[in-house]
Amino acid sequence: MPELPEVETVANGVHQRVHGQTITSVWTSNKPQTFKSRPEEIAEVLTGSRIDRVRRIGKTIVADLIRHPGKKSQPSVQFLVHLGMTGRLLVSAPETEPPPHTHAILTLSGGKELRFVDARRFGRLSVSTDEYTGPGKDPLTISNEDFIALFRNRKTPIKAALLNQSLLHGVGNIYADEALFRAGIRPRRQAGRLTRDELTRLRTALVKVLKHAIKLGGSSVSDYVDAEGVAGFFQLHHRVYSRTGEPCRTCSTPIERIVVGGRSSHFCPTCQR
DNA sequence: CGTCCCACCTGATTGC
DNA sequence: TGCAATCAGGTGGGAC
Repeated sequence: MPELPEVETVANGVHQRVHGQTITSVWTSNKPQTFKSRPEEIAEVLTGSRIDRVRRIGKTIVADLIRHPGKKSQPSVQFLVHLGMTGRLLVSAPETEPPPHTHAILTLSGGKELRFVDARRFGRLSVSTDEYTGPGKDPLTISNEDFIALFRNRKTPIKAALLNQSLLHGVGNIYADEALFRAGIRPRRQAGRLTRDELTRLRTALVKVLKHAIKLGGSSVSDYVDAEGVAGFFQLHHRVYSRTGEPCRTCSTPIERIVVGGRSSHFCPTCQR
């Protein structure tokens, strides 16, 4: 599912429903690649911990845990959830049958369950004692100067640079295409050759499109849903993503699809230079 | 180190 | 209808 707006929607939804609750038991599936930390360690750390806060860092959902509620001087522990392509984090009633591909179930003191479901198993669960900061800069808070500096001397196409999580974390294929359209920049342009003006336009467009998408609960392309299983609506505002051959909403030129950095990229050959 | 490309998975859709 | 090929919101590792 998940780029920055979808992950933010899920993290906020989960936070609202579970913060302050204690995890009373943990079940994990037998699919080892889902667990970046050993499943036994995850169960050990989570069981008995209280969920203090759930938030987004990059594309990762981070839950701050209070390990032994009541005791003093807590070592800080975090539960990290990366949704991969098809991961879902759902708050469900225990009597609801867990869907296929459920890989973890956390039973909560409030009576609900927090479930991780992931058909393709590109998602990852882990626990960490070092404060997670993510690989790159957050596109919503980076300054314009720092944004421009990220791309200096890069030979790679701007589309690939936007997807590079060690530069900016949170941008994925949909919002990279949508931001490039709104900035009027073709996906194959060499990142290091974009002008300050173009990069300024790009950052403005990116922030705008991400914030708008967050407001609408993200984009539901095939099966993305938030913590309660509700779809997002930003897909109705896509100007280029997945619109190959359809008329540009600005100039009616058919939208083209090319492959850049191994990912499909959609653009308007008239509006984007 | 920067860049490119593939492997990792299942499921939906497309095409023959 | 059936079956094979293709594609999908992401990343991590190896090759160069």
